[in-house]
Amino acid sequence: MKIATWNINGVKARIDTVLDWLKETSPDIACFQEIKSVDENFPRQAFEELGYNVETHGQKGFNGVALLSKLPLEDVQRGLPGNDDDEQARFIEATVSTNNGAVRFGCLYLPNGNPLGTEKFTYKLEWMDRLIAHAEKRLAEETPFLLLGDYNVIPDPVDAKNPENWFDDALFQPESRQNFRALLNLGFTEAVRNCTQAEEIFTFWDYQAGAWQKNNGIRIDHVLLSPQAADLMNGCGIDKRVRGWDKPSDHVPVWVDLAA
DNA sequence: ATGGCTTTGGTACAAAGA
Repeated sequence: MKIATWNINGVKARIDTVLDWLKETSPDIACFQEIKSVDENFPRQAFEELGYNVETHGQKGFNGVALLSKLPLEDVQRGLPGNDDDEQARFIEATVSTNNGAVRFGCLYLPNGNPLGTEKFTYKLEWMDRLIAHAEKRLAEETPFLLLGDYNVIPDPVDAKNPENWFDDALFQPESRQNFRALLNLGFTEAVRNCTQAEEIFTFWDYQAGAWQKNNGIRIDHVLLSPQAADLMNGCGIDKRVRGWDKPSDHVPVWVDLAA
């Protein structure tokens, strides 16, 4: 079973690109971030025609996450628990029942946090605290569980072409990286670093200043697996070529293959 | 470079993104 995550940067602008990618790669599950659409306007029919069940958690203008799955999506939960005042649509979670048992997965769009010194950075760290608390509960269930999405965190210097350019950025702050490590240290396996030792593995290239042409990228989209999910992992990959397509998102898909 | 592009909302630019 192939399960992928992709920040598509607007479903309305990206629909043709996303459909091309689905037809070409045929993931069993796809987690999308930044759909930038309310639920009513999400083009669910186009995805249903490709055989996907669709669940969304959107809002007007920005943010928003969506789940596509060839298997039925069960026990869908919208929103990250822990703060009833948080109105930003950044988390959706569901379960699929496979021949090899149930797999639960969360699709997340972690706050960017820029600029530093504002409530946006505080919100990022608070959101990460809530993600850690939620993940701790899920891990206690000791079942296959994945957290996939745009984490907006550059974990280590090797995850940026030019790490020095990110010293004053929320994505590479010590607090952001520390919270990401705290999440990992609960017991998750981070897919890509466990599938390859290669350097210059990125998932985002800015639209500006020829970042793609210079391979001036960062690795901020991640797949985390519970021990029970990691035991099922057969492989992983990054669909880098998609960044070179017409009308690309600034992010590319990241996927894992599970024996489920 | 103060985001150098891109998307959205709404129909002129402002906000947001990373």
